[in-house]
Amino acid sequence: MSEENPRDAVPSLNFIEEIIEEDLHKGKYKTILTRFPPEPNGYLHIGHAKAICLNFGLGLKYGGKTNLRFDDTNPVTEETEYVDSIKDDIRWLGFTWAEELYTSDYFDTLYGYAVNLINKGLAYVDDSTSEDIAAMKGTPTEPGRDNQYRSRSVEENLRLFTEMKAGKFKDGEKVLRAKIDMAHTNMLMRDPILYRIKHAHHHRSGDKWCIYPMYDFAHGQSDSIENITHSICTLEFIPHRELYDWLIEKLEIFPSHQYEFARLNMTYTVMSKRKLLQLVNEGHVTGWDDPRMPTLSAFRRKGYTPESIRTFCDKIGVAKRENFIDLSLLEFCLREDLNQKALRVMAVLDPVKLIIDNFDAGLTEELVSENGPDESLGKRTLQFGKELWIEREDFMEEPAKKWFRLAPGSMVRLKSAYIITCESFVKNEAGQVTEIHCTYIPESRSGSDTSGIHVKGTIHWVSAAHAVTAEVRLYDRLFTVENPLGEEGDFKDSINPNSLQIINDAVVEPSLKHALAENRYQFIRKGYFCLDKDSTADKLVFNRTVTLKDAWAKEVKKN
RNA sequence: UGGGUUAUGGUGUAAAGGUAGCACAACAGAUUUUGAUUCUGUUUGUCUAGGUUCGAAUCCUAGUAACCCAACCA
Repeated sequence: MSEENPRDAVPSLNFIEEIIEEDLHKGKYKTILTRFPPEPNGYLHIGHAKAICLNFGLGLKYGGKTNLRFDDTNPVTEETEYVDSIKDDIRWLGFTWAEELYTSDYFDTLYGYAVNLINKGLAYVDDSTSEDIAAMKGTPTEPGRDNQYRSRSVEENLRLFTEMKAGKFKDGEKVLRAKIDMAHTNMLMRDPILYRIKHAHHHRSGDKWCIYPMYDFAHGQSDSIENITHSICTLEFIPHRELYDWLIEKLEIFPSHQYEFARLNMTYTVMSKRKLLQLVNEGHVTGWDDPRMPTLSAFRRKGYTPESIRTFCDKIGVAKRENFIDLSLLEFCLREDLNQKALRVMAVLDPVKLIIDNFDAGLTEELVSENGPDESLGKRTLQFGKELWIEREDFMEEPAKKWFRLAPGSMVRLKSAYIITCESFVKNEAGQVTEIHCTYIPESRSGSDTSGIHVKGTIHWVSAAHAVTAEVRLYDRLFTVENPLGEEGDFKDSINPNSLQIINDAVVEPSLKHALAENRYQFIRKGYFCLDKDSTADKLVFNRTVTLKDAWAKEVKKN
């Protein structure tokens, strides 16, 4: 190729990167500062990962920085437990914040801003009930109306606001509102509430305050205090931008700018913190880190790698259009990563006994197997004997079309061991297969096969004499439908009743006795697994991270 | 019946008036001591109707659809 295709030469930018590059190019900023601003009232989910990767990624890409700022202006829903989990999740994803900040640290400054606004005649204390405020606000199609409190004097407003701060009033008795325009087409500009009274203990400021700023009078101001250049949030905040800019202008403070992108939606799950909290509180899952949840702590426990989530966030892109991402894309990113990292081991989830009739009963043969396709993963020794456990589903009494596993008379290879021929099988009264008898071909030993025989199927196995019992937890999607919110009725009606299957007596190869929590394993032919935190020295517990792609399952489905 | 935002294959996302590309998914085949991985190939798209232009996903006009806004939540 002598000529370069300009399409390949220029990597495409998302719309926020375009804005930043233009700002930098024009010299509007020398460097950028972004922020990730979670409210500590729940655990972070995969949707937050998109925002984290965006904000931190931009900081990294353009040589700027990113702050972590807890948006803690509502003491009744916020807790330190959430602060800690959020920090853990961000670190796990692999990002480092420049500064750890709290909106609550700005309460004094914010109070001063409010006084400033009152002095300018741009804010007033309103005695109305919340019902009255709502009634006077109008609707999207009808303008709101001014009330009697709107015309209070600056002096009176100052006095009342001071008294609000001093705790002279009960919750809900008074609020401070901006004086903008009750007939504005943007509902948020109809004299938005700036401060409300809440006699509540705050997780950081304790009992110092009984008035707390609203989101609109905290977020943009915090951005400004920190000199955030690009304040990135999700689409539903678009109408807030007008107010964001108005307040910055009237307060005459550093002009941060807000840009909005579309939040992540994904099939077979829900992404709202409120709904996730509901699933936790109502016991549909065991907690925020239940591996069926879309939270980062759940993905981590389930065995997802941070790299796979970052790749995913990179692949889904950033735009302003509503999106609905296939879960399969996330799983693709995961498998791609795990395929390189996972140690291959053998585990039988649904064991049935296989007896090799022509193998010495007392003998244990040691075989060497690779730990994975990449040589750097090393090798290990396997024990092989007369009696083995194999997967029940790898034997078919009456083989289906294109079946190339075990069946009466058929040959398969035992992974890393020998080729065997199925001679007979035994059933109990219930009609269940209890024993499969085979003969092995001594010359077919893995690595030194001189038999010249080629078989189509290879199956995994565990020596019965050396097997270790383990609990294995198989997870499936939490909901049975792609969009639980799109269904009639409650989203919880679509919960998958089979989202968790616990296998108590799986048998795994003995090397797994020393399984490490930080390792990823591929149970050959069954999927990727990791050690669960419930695992103990006496009892191994594994989580299935994700299945392998299964072409045979598709084949079966077709017929 | 107000204001705002967005429309490109099944799902995402590029193309800044000049070849509609990439990824996932789906399908077909090759390889395979994991029915995995890997490799090859195929199907499917510019919301609609007009207009400008040699040429329109892109510009203009008029529609249509989806989403957001009436919390003392963020």
